[in-house]
Amino acid sequence: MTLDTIDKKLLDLLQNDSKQTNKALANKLNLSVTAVYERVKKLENLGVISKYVALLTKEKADMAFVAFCHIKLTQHTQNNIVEFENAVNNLNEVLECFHISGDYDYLLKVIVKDMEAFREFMVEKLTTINHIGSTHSMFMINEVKYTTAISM
Amino acid sequence: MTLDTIDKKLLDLLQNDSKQTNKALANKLNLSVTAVYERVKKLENLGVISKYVALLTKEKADMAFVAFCHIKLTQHTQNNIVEFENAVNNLNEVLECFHISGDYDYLLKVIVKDMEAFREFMVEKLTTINHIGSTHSMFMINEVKYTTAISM
DNA sequence: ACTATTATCAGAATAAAAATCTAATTTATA
DNA sequence: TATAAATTAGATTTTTATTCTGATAATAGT
Repeated sequence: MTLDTIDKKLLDLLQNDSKQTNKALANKLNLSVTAVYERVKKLENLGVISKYVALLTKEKADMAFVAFCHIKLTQHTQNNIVEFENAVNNLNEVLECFHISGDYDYLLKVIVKDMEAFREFMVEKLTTINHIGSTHSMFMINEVKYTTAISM
Repeated sequence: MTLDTIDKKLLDLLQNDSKQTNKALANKLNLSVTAVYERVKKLENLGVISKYVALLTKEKADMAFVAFCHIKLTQHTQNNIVEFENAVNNLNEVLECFHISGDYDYLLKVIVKDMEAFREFMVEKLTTINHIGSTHSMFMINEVKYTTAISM
């Protein structure tokens, strides 16, 4: 599996607007509609494209409070890790969770309505998860950049 | 502008799969195709839905090295902030950048091919930006959760 | 170098979905 | 309660996706 220049351009276009027609894509790539269609299908079947989604405007959805939570576990046993990660996966407020290097074990991105909702999330959801040693939260003051598009 | 329960369910569906047809959505929501169509158009026009995009599988795109960079500015003048934020916006490797509370000023999410590409990014791009005081990088060991779907 | 095999592509035809229109029904409002 | 506004359903039209056929280009093997 190797992506050529056209594939990369196509992925770039689709990562920024997946609703444009194959005809529009064909024009931008100097290809026929069928050629575009088949390349897209190929990229979908290979799993390079994982899904198509609608992105929302946080403020318009009244969910504009963003926090980043660093989390340290008490002990790094296999069991603790699995239990913690499962629990996090079930929290709708957590959009991203990464196991990372450094002083803390995990970094979470949390989105809620406001500070009160965040307090509730912390007290009633996050800190009720087992094996959490300590947490450290940072609040978003401003979103400077947000994109889902990976450029190759 | 106020979103009812049906709008929220619709947004939830579209945030997870924007390629499903209005007929499929209509079935899930117990509505007619036209009703779905008009609600979607309303949500687009209101700006609740900002865009439709394709999401990629990092590994399949050979861009699976993820780093989080904390950055402190030398001074927080209006000018420094604007210049820094503009520079960051032009870096393709930076997918997310947030001005945050806490010890550091900014948190960046960076995606590149591998550690060597990250070194190159740091030396040739990030640290050439003016007004940066100090940086602190953490590397992703494992992606536990990643979604773009905000649940209301 | 030549042939067989595979990839990719273009254009036409068909199927499916989106978009529009009309009218009915529901909901909110005076 | 009457009126206006918003939401909905079903039919129709338009656009797009998908399939099909065949041609062309790239690749591998002898």
